[in-house]
This record gives sequence, structure tokens and C-alpha cells, in this order.
Amino acid sequence: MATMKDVAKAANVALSTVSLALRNNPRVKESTRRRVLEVARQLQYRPNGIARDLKTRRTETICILLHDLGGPFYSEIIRGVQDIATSKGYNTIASGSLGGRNGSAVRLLSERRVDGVIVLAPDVDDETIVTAAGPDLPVIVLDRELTADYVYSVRVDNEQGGYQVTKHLLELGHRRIVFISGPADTLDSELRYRGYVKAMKEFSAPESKRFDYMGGFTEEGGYVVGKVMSAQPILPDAVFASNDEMAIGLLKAFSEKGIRVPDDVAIVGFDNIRIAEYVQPPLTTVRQPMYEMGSVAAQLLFQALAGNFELQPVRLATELVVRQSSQRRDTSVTA
Amino acid sequence: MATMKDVAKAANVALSTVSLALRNNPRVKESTRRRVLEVARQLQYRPNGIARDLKTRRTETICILLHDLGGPFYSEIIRGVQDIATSKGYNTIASGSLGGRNGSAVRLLSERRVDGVIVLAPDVDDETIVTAAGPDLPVIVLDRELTADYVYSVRVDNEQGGYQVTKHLLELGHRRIVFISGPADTLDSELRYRGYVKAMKEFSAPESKRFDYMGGFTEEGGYVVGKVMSAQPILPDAVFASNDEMAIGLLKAFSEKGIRVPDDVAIVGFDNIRIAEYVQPPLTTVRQPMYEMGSVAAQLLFQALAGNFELQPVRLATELVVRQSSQRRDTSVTA
DNA sequence: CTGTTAGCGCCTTCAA
DNA sequence: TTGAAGGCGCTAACAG
Repeated sequence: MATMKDVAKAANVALSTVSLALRNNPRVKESTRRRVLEVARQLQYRPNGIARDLKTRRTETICILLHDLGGPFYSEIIRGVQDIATSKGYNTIASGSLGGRNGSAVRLLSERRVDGVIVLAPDVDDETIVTAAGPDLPVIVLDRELTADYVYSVRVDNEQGGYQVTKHLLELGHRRIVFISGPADTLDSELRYRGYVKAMKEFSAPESKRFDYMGGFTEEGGYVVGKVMSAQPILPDAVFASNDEMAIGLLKAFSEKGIRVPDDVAIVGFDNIRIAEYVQPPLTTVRQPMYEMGSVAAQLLFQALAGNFELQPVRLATELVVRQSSQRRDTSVTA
Repeated sequence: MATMKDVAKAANVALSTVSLALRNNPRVKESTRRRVLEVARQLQYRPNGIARDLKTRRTETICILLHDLGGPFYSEIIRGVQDIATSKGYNTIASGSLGGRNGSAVRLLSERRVDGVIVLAPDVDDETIVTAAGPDLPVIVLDRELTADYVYSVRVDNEQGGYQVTKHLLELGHRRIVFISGPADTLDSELRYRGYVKAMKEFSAPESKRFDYMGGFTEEGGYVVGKVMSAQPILPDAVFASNDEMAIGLLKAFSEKGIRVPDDVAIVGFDNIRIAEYVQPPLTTVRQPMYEMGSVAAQLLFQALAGNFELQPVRLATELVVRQSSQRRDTSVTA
């Protein structure tokens, strides 16, 4: 692999001249520049970005760290991040957080391979983030409340969402509304539950316990819960699954038992994933402003990168999306 | 930011001792090691991965370059790549190909920031790939046929898939089967069309032209085609949309016109995206072995990384997935 | 067991 | 307009 040195030698100029010529610095004479470029081409010279990064101490790259790199859930967030980063001339890379101690997460967070990180990966622990963050590596967290220097959080108002959707059910006349939680340690699920409780109390309806039903945020988990539920003598009026995947699993279980939704029981989810619109019946759910979330996160990051470290946490509003799984008439309108 | 030098000074040892101690090299005495580690902790020392990469000339990172970083379509491929890479102790990062000349794509491909690249991004041109590839940067392409040194291709047999699904329709007795293409320059669409033509000829059925209907591989495009089609006096017996997104758009358009699927017209798609199973009626389609594709790509990459450069192109088989959009009875079985 | 030294490839004063 | 030299932070001989 040819280096600048090789080019310099072959073109009979100094190393520094090559450096300047390659970046079209006007300080080098046109003829020299052309010769250098030509030699570089012949030698198939390729710049070594790593060396440059080391020298300049900047990578012009930010990273979004996701739990599951392949998760369809994140599309819009990434898009939001990318759009902002691109507009700033920065590159965006994504990486999965799997791999524990020596995983990519740690590499990226603690080895200065990027200029900033956006974290949406519950399995990366707070401590890793706090120790990694610093004036030269701001971190934006999307999946937790975390107060530390150079760490900034952007959150969706999960509690509000839980409240909205529960209230929606209550206003439709449902009383016995059951909550299905995600994994026990998930803040999102916890907050959605709080919103649920708040609405239930307001309507003096009997709330279910936080962990009466646990679906682990997966379709499979929701399916199991659905099976259990449908084996009971009486069904609740409505079910609030704390994410759409579980709601879809429920739907499947109920459909297999001949339980009609929403006639026999209403179902609502959370997230507004794409399939929510296509299942039968289409799922009432809560939309999270994903694109906005990514975009806001990236903007905060660039603020920090620009030296502005006084940034407040951002909380984004959710939006109720009413479809047929909660009520009969087709009003796929948002509220 | 503390460096090894700082640690060395503070601990009264040589630079190299710090280096060794930090990596738990047994050559350094236990007591020294502990002291070094302690000082490093106090100074909040963080290794600089860039410097290490520069020195070792390896990043232990591979990259998968996608057109649209957020596309849900790629989940399984990424998973396949990641699983292999992790098992080899490598990290995987993903990057979008947007950004043209100075985009991430070029940075990653030509600036040696990674040890190998897997490309699934039609907008990166062949030349960029060929010039970037080399003994120290093998490239696997998933979206094109490309013969060049250090470039290896893994493809799904699109023609076979097109053939399978068309034959399926023909065997159900359909004769007038229309093909809906993706973007004009897409090889995938082209190959699926070839398979379609092959089957049609075998059954002496009248094939449609390659570009009679173009849906651009989007749901919206399929919807428009559906509108146009349903405005015609007579409907074809069946429609082969060259991807699922378009098929879903078609379904929506037909449903709005009261056209029944599959009774009035059968519809099949291609890709077996997740929603295909949930739309009404569930969509007959062709499954591409996505996970396998990623996994095979990564394995080829590691072969090359290990110095084995004699690698043949790999072609993977597709699988017909029959659901209700092509025939009435519920046989969601694969063939 | 520890220290010295020489780079990895590039950028950047400073001098010529 | 060009060249020489130093150093970014780290690793890896090779000495001691």
C-alpha cells in the first residue's frame, strides 16, 4: 500500500508537498500539484484515514449505538440522526451493543474512535457511559434518565403515552383494563405503567399490578399472555400491552380462541410499529416521534461538539393513534 | 486526556511497561501491573484505539455498507454478519451509503478505517468498489455481479425465485399474469423478470413487457399501479409484483376498489418481509435467505482476511412461501 | 522483569 | 513555493 512517502519519493518532492497537493492547497504550484496527483494515481495511493484521525484528533464521525443493529424499530431514529450529521459534514456509523466487555460498544465509547455517541441500548450500563463521556466525547442517551457531565438525554414521554391510551379506553367505557409489562427492568415499560395507573385512578377504575402479566416486549411473550388470559373464566374489558409486539401476540392468541377484538376485548399497544396498521384488526397504539428523536439527539450532540455543554434534557410528546382494535368504527385518525 | 506517557510518568515506569501492564502481559510483575493500573484509573486513562489501529495496521472491524441504514429489510443480513464477526472477535459497524463523493461510503471504503467491507448499496458504483478493494481490504458485494480482484459476490438466485413464483401461479391455472418491475436499473428486478419470462414461456402464456408496469419497489408505487390496473376494463388473472412493498400497495388499491384477492385476481410478491404475513390476505411471496446471506458474506470476508483469496461467487436458493393471496385455501406452507 | 528506541502515516509549524 | 523535522498515542523489537 503506497503511502505519502512513496508518492513524495516517486514525484521527487517532499512529504509535506504531497500532503498539501493532495488537499489542493493553493500554496503548491499547479504543475507540481498535477505531477503529484498523477504519481499518486499511478501508485494507487489511498489516504490512511486512521493516521489522519490520529493527527487531527478528530474523526468527524458520530456513532449511534443500538442494542440490536438489525431492529426495524430504529429506522426512523437513524434517519433523523443521519440527516443532521450529513448536513454537518459528519459521518454516521451504527453499531450493535452486543458483545459485553470487549464488544463494539466499549470500543466505540471508550477508545475515541468517534467524536460523539448516541446510545439506545439498554444493555450498556450507566457506568460505562458515564466514564466514557467527556468534553471530547459527548454522549446522548435515548433510553434512560441519566444525569452526568457531558451526558444528555432525549426521551419520549412514555408516561404521557400510557396515560393517553388508557384514558382513551376508559372514555370508551372500559373499566377492567389490564396492563401487560415488558421486561421487569425496563424503564419504558415502567413509565407507561405509571401513565396507566394515573388514568385508572382518575376514573376510579381498578388498576392491575405492574407485573400481573409480563410479556417481555416480544410477540411470543404476548402470545403466551394471551393464551393464559383466554383460559380464564372472564376476560377483562380491555388490554393495554406496553408495546405493539406483545399486542400482536395477544391478537394472535385471541384469534385462535375465537375471541373477537374489539367486540369481546379491546386491545391497545405502544410504539406504532409498521405492522400495527396491517394486523387484523388494525391496532390502536401510541406513536413515538422517532425521526424527531434521532434528529434532536444529533442536534444536541453537535451543540456539545461545538463546545456548548449547558444542555437540558429533552422530552418529546407522544401521539395517540386510534385504530380498530380499540373501537368498532373505522376512525384511523390521530388525536 | 491522559495518555500512556502520562501514566508512565506518574507510575515511574517506562512507556512500554504501561503498554504491557494494561494488556495484562505476564512479563510484567504483578505488583508493577497493579500500580500501573491504579495510576491509570486515577488519571482516568482511556486507550486511544486510533493510535493502536495505526500501529497494528488492523482495526478488527468490518463494515456493512447499506444504502439506507434504517431499512428494516436488512435486519437479518446484519444479524448474519454480526454473528460471524463476533465469533471471530471482530466488531461490526454499519454505515449508510448516502452522501456521494465525500460520504461515509467512500471514507470507509478507501481510507482503511476497517479491515473489510460488505456492500449492499446499489448507489455505490462498481468503480469505487474495485479501486478500494485490495489484499488488505477485501470486499463482498451482495447486490451486484462484479468480477474483480479481492471482490467477491454473494447473491440470491432471483431468477429462480421469479421462476418459482410464476410457475406457482401458472399451475394454479392463471394465464394472464402481469409483471410489475422495480426501478429500471435494478438488477434484482431484472432477474426476477427473467425467471418470470422463463416460466411463462414454458407454459406458453403471454408474458408482459419488462416495463409495462413500474412500481419503483415502493408501496406507494404499487398503489399507483393498482389504481391504474383497476381502472382498466379487464383485470389480469394474477399479478407478480417484484417485491412485497409493491404487492402491499396493490393490495391496498384493489381493496379500495372492492376487487377481491385472490378471487378476482391473485397477487404475489417477493422478499417475504415481515408484514407480508399480516396483510389481508396474507401474501404469497418468495423468501430470500437473508440471515444466511449475511452469514455467508461474513464468512467469505474472513476467508479473505485470512489470506485465502481464491473464492468463488456464492449463489443462494430462494424459497416459495405460499399464502392466501395466490390461492384460497390456507396453506401457509413452504415449497 | 523493565527500559530504550524506532516507527505506523499523516499534518503542521518553521525555515529555506 | 518547497523541504525538514517533530509529534499525534501506541506497539514491538531489542537491549539491559
